[in-house]
Amino acid sequence: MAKRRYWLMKSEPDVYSIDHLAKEKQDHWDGIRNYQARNHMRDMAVGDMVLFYHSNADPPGVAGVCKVCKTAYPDHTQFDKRSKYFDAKSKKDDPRWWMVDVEFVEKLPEYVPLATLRDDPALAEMLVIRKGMRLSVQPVDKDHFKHVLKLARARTRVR
DNA sequence: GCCAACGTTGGC
DNA sequence: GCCAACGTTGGC
Repeated sequence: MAKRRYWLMKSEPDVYSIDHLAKEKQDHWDGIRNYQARNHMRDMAVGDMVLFYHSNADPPGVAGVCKVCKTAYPDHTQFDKRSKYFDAKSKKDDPRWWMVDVEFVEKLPEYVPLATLRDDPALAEMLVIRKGMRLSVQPVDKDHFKHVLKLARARTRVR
């Protein structure tokens, strides 16, 4: 059994937020149209943990946690002409774009803004805080993952 | 294989 | 709304 891995996935809350996922309990993560991001999704295993990041938000930041519950399979929106994610060059017998299913784990007790991540020396190497890092699906070190959760519980911790 | 033009992401 | 940082496309 492979070791559990950790990831961060970005979503615009206006389109799909942690609250949407909380309501749906489980959903597919469609619309990834970047090869590196796709490759990361294909590397995911059931049980891998994912930081749910709100991009293009005010402020942007980590809003929750979800868990991979189905490994990569073809993203159906690439074959749907009416979808904004339609890709005429993708073939049914050789799909270009893939997606995973995730299940809701929690909405963080406290939202962790990007600026907070940036200010934390423990997260200096974390990919998401790098300037110009547009990658929408990215790996996260276990230590970084745990640290973000710690930040999210900082003020609710019993002292 | 290079690289200019163009499109997109996403913070600010 | 601006624009920097990337990724992709396509001519050569």
